[in-house]
Amino acid sequence: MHPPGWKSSPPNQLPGVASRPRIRVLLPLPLAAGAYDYGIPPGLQVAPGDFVVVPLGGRQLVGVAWDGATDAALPASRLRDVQQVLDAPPMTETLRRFIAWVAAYTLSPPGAVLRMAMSSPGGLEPPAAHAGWQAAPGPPPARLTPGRARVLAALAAGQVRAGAELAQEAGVSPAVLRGMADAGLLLPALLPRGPAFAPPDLSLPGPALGAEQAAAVAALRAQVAARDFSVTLLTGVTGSGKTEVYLDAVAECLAQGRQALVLLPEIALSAQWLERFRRRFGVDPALWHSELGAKTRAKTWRAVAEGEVPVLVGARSALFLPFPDLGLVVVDEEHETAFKQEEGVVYHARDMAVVRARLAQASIVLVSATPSLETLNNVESGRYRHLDLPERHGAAGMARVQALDLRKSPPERGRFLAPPLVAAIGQTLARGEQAMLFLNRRGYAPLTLCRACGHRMRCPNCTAWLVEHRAQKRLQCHHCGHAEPIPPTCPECQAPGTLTPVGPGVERVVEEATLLFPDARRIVMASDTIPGPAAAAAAAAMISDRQVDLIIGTQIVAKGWHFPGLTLVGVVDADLGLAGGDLRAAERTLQVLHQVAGRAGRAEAPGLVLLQTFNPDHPVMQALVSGDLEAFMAAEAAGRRPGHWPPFGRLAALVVSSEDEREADRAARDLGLAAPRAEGVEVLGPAPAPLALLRGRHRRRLLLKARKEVPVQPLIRDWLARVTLPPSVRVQVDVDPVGFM
DNA sequence: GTATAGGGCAGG
DNA sequence: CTGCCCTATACC
Repeated sequence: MHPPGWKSSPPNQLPGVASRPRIRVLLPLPLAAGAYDYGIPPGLQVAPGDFVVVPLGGRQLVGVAWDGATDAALPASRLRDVQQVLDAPPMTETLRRFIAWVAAYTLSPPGAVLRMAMSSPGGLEPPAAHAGWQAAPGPPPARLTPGRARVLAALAAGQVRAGAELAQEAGVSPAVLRGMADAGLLLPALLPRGPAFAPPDLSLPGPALGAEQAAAVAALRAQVAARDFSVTLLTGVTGSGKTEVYLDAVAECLAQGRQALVLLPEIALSAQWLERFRRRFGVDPALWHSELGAKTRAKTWRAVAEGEVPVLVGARSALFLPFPDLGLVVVDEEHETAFKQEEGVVYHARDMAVVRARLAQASIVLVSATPSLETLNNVESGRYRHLDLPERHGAAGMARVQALDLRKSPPERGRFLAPPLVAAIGQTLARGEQAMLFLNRRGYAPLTLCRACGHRMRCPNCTAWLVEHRAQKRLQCHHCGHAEPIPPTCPECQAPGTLTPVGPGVERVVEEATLLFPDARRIVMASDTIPGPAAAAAAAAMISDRQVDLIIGTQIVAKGWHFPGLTLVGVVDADLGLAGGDLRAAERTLQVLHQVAGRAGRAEAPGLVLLQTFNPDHPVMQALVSGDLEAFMAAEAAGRRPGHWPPFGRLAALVVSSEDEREADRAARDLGLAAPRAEGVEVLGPAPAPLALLRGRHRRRLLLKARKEVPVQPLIRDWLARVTLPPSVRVQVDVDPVGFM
């Protein structure tokens, strides 16, 4: 309640008094406007990079004092004050510039990118110091009980030790310590914090390397020692020693006193990678992935910010950690699509890693046996260096790959393993060796249909068939999580018992293998049977220890596992990834199949890979059989170059979605009508997005295709600004889309 | 992201 | 007319 005639008078700007200094603060929220201005109260020092507490509406938030000029047009009456500067290492200018760069490139609000860099709220709290005990200064009293004497003897002058440990060593109960404190013999003190992560041992000898490996190591070490930005592609087949070579570059980075970051596509499943790291450096690296608990997360984030983490291995989100002086970034399996984040801020971690390295004046190494066409093109144009490792002497060569023509030797009716593959598995098992079956499809059957009326069981929320999961007796959607029990009658024609599974999923292959090889010990590796790192490590150990004869799995068996006893890999459906109009379908299929093939025959025994296919003449199969991947990639490049498809041009996808189908259509059409018209720019669509219905939202897609030299971000920004869409319509922008989402 | 204001609709 | 819920909007 205000008296009549009350007029707002801004407290911060009394007449004749200079207005309070201001600073921009970026908040970890998707605010389109970017940073907000705040006043700096007298006596508070705030500089860009500081983590600050500010009011926003009715709550308090932690943000980062940002760079750039404040908005002079914002009246002082709307300005509120920075409340506090947190006791945490300020965000470096490099990271601030990186966040701004990623936001601009992906057309995301900068605050949304900042949120990824502040993904551990606990990291901003100073780590809790643990209480310990210290001997009181001065000479100890002449008369002491033996227990008390042992306690004092265990404490060097000025030394602080934890109570539990001290009591145990002195052989007294913790109560004795309490009593000594009361008697003034012990003083409470804070324990010194040791380094959060043990420093890697750089004195351990590197692995024995062949001449080429040694040359690659020398080249990489020189790059890292130059302390400047450089990009190197490191290639080589499975077993050529890529990991050993880049770990040596990590050693050089650490010797330089800078930090190293290794990005892996699926860190949670890389138990064997960690084992190799341990062998090289004698310690575990710091880890960063989505399954970390809040406590470890906070501890790791803080330690990174304080420069106490020399090496960190992580998934793509590790790219936004606050390394004070990053000297080397390694992106292992750089071709992997898992590096692409498809939700929220849509970014490709491999590409952004190059940017971060550039801003940090660091070296970056992209590693792959089957590099992406993007990266190969950058090598070709001279932007990236290239080191190729030949096969090592003594290592078994790449497995022999054969296409198995399913038209000539089809499986029995209702079966999915062709007779030649069944025979090969039998022979392999008879020799006491291990075999692997790969099918990149979870569940029992990808489609359930009614034999009476032809009705197909589909997801109510997505354009997708429901996948039968026999163990749970349910039909599941792999896109939205919808699940329902398998109905006893057809929901369409009510006929009882007519619903039939069609096609194989990994569970169905297991069923068939069980029938064919009842005595073989089997393990199933799929995301539903291997829920986390511990399960993955256990499975890998069982396979290595030969407790398993037959490995049946999805995508995750393709990861860089090393199973010495594995000599046969059967690819149940090599054509699987080729369907659909995806630009990169062939390239991706080649990469996945090559990687699976790399699991076979790494020890003394030669390996065999059988690809079940209806298209043995397809260039992907031909490339795998001949082993000439370079020719395939050259042909792929030749196919994309004339049409200016990536990497010879730019692509951006705009996905319009709404719960209302007509609204989605209207919005997509309106966007299409407002499409930019410029030299070297073309807009394709709107068309139904590949998943036209996803989680209950109808989706339409427009593709902007531009010549390489056209900056697409301003075009898209202006484009979106020209169109007003109802708030229930969402537009997701994906610059450089890779998948078909 | 979350708090809040305002509009629309069901219930009294 | 009131209460409640939902959505659009501001947040510096």
